Amino acid sequence: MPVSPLFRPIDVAPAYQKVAEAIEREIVNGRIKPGDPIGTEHDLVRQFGVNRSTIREGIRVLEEGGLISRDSSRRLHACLPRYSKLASRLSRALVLHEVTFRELYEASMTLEVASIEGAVERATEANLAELDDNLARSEAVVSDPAALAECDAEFHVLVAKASQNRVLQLAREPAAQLFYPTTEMIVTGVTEGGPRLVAAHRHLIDAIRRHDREAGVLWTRRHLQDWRRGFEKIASLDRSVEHMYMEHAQAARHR
Amino acid sequence: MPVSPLFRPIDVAPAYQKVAEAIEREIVNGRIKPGDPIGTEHDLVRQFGVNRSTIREGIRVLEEGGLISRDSSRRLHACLPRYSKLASRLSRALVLHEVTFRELYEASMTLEVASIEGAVERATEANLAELDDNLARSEAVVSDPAALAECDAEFHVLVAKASQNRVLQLAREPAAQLFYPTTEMIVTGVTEGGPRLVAAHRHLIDAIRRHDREAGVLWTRRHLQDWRRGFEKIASLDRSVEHMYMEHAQAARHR
DNA sequence: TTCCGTCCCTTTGTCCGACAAAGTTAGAGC
DNA sequence: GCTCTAACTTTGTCGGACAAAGGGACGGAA
Repeated sequence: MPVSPLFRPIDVAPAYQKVAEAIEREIVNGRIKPGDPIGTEHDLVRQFGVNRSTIREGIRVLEEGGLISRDSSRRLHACLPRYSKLASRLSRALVLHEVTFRELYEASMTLEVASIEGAVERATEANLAELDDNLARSEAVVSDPAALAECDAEFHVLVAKASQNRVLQLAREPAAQLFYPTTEMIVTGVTEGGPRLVAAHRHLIDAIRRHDREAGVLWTRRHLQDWRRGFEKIASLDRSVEHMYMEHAQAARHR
Repeated sequence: MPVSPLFRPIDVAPAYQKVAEAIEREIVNGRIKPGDPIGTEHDLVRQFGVNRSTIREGIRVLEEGGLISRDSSRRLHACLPRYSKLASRLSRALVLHEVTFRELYEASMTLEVASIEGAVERATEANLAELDDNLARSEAVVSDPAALAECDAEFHVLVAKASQNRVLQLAREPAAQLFYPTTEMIVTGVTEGGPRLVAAHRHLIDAIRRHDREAGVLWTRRHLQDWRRGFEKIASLDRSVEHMYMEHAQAARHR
């Protein structure tokens, strides 16, 4: 009969997973720093003592996870996972889970308000300069819905960046990516949409510059409510996010 | 001399990426539904006309992305990306970006408050039953820091679930996963930590049941402030999230 | 000496074929 | 009808192979 636990459960996993985990460990705990080369596939074959096919499968896993990538000459090196790529994965998941625009709207209201509060408190001159630049470009394309929608998406990324809170930055991104395609549709359909959008941005920049939290929150709410009113003219908030949005997300990811 | 654009840029990508993209497209636009079988590797070899090694590399990409997985008999089928797995990726990214606990705290304050507001408004009887069950289990392990920390993490997942907002659920997860390991440390170090934590949970459930938004927000804030006070006894809020937390995240992912 | 082009080597992406282990299916035997 | 076994399938891994593209070294021209 079994006495004391003499054996521990053995870790049974395919070799390619172990390869991926081993490299991931080294990156995550900092022994391999972002930018460091990983070595060639042949190097890894020698180090791990497995076949090159096995190594390559492990590499694919890490590549998709954003932990390693290949530079211009296709050499492997560790890298910092890009927020936008990770957010794309999340957006994709939200679409597959068929979340509704109502959920999107409610979550964004929270996240964008938190972003502006952080920005009002901590935006730097560099942040403001970026926002000013974005505003100028927005004004130039106010009658081009597609370009304006892109500017709008960028604007809110910049606000989140100005909050100096990267957790917030990352948390708001997936929902924002799903908003983006609708903005274009709304601005196209609502005559006053473009100018109102740009005006809201102007007020937001102003609030950030004056460290006026009240105004920042107020205009963020208005801005989102504008989106909502515009959206409800073309569809119900309870409609699930359509699959077509994925095409936008995919196009963006490959850009 | 070139006249009108006669040719479009050709899509040059490795075959394994194209395989992955082709399957991803079918899943995302709904032609393959979650749960549907993908077919054997040999099937895919025939359909795509490439080598099995190439197919396998493509499969690894999709597997890591959470779009497909293998069932008990290792057969491939499409599936809904799991939030917790995606959140692990994000947590890992946050660690690598060396975010501080201050960022984590600030973002969580926003996200957890939003969760409780949603829960107060929309929690179902089933949600409350789950929360009650969690509370009972928490009370049973109040003096076991590791078990209590696990219960705490689950509690907040349940609150987010009760908000019926999946975007919020997903957005709060990465930060929450990084909180989790600290809870154990804090409860271990602070004598009153365990009982206070359980008491807060009790008040939160109560607030949800009575649809008392004020109380819900209040106790969520207190609960987080308790965490903060406890944390500041052992480290500075401005310390970056340590690499050691990844071990927790990884262990959780493989469970 | 510096710049440039060529040749060679390395690396990646892909292919082919093979085999053991584990799971599945079909059929024999009761 | 049920069980047990023997094929058959499928996955994970291996070894080797080759074309294309990039990098580096080498030598020649300005």
